[in-house]
Amino acid sequence: MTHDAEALRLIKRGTEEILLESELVERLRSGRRLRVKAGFDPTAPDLHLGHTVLVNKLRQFQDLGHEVLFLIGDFTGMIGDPTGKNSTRPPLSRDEVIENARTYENQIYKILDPEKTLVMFNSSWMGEMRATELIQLAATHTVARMLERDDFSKRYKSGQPIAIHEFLYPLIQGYDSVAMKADVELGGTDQKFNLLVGRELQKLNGQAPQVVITMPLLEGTDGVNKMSKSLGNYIGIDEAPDEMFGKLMSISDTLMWRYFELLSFEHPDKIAKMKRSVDEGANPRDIKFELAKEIVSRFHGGHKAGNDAMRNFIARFRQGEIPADISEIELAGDGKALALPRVLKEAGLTSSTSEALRLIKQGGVRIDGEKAEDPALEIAPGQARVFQVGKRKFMRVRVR
RNA sequence: GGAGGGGUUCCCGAGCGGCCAAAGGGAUCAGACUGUAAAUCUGACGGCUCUGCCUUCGGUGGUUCGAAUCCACCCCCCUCCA
Repeated sequence: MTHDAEALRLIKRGTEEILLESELVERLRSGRRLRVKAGFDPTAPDLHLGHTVLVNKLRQFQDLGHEVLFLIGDFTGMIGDPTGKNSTRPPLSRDEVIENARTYENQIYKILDPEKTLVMFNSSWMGEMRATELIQLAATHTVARMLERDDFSKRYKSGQPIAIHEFLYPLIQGYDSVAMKADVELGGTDQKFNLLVGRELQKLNGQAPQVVITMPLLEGTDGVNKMSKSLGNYIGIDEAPDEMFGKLMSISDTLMWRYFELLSFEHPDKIAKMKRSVDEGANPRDIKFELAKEIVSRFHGGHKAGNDAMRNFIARFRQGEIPADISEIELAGDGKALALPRVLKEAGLTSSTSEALRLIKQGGVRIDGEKAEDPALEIAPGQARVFQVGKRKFMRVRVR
């Protein structure tokens, strides 16, 4: 197998679609250092496993000697990506954007090679654009074309509002590719339309159109919606090892294979083998342990981290132990006792005292491992005690 | 600018003067069962100093003993016409 053919095989793994593959082959063959673009929203600096599907692919390009252009859409962030939801986001200040960008860098360099990464902001060219230029840009596409985009047409048909400025989003994202002279752009499958606009605009500007590579969207821990912070079904790459391990263990058996496919670096043959062993009666939980270990190890410095997390997990859930590293909080009682529901609320274990009350009634609250049945229980000042709500929420609380 | 339809608790969606903190479903949370899986069953699901009280049904004001429900004005969304 030639070097290029090998490279292509590597790049293709796990992708949803490559447009056009023949163009990609051609560019790889040119021997040039390719400019590989990927855009990110400046509002959500907490990267999660869903993002890493894409970032891992970027890393592969770097390993093949290419350059990653990490675009922070600070200008488009002011518009708010209309993809999916229609909620309008508040504009970010300059400082916030810079702060978020820094957070991004801290996180992506867990995966990307900083030497081969260029961080860019689209405000640096969009901020300069004159109204006439913007209107010319808008003139390149028709409303009918815009309505081809799935989420626009859905919203249009179902009576959801679409503001005019939302149509500008794909155009600006496409124009970014022109400004950045991208050879390749990566995005989730939901970005396909926007990515293709980039191709068209590049052609209109006399550039060779970028190769578009779409990556599948990773489902969140609920197994239904795509992973996102706002849906609360995400696993952040900065999360503590035990937390990360636990969240991975809580995904369904079906979803586990999807995670293997999109997140694991294991050889596909090995994954197929694990699948077979489950079919033959192995406990899927044990296979899930392997997944959880691999991911935790990747983000927390090696195998030891993965193994430790697994040991803690078993101790906590199979043997019902209280975890070792619980955060501690002090509540000001001014020397007086506090009612239990109040303590739970103040400690952040429940969102309201009403909820706390309910949970106590339902037997979901434990103090130092003992079920708390009395809602009127007063917590006296003094020693710290461990409060537990449900299976996973713990807090060590001391009333002063 | 005109005509019509619509805005209900996280989401969908009933309610159309008191029995409404508001049916039903979804999501979520807790409990049982388990492998922190799925499925199933049970319960909860606005807040509080919790057998009671307070705030909510796009907004404001009004009618009424009493309004999510009636009236007026306003805001927003959709459809058709211009």
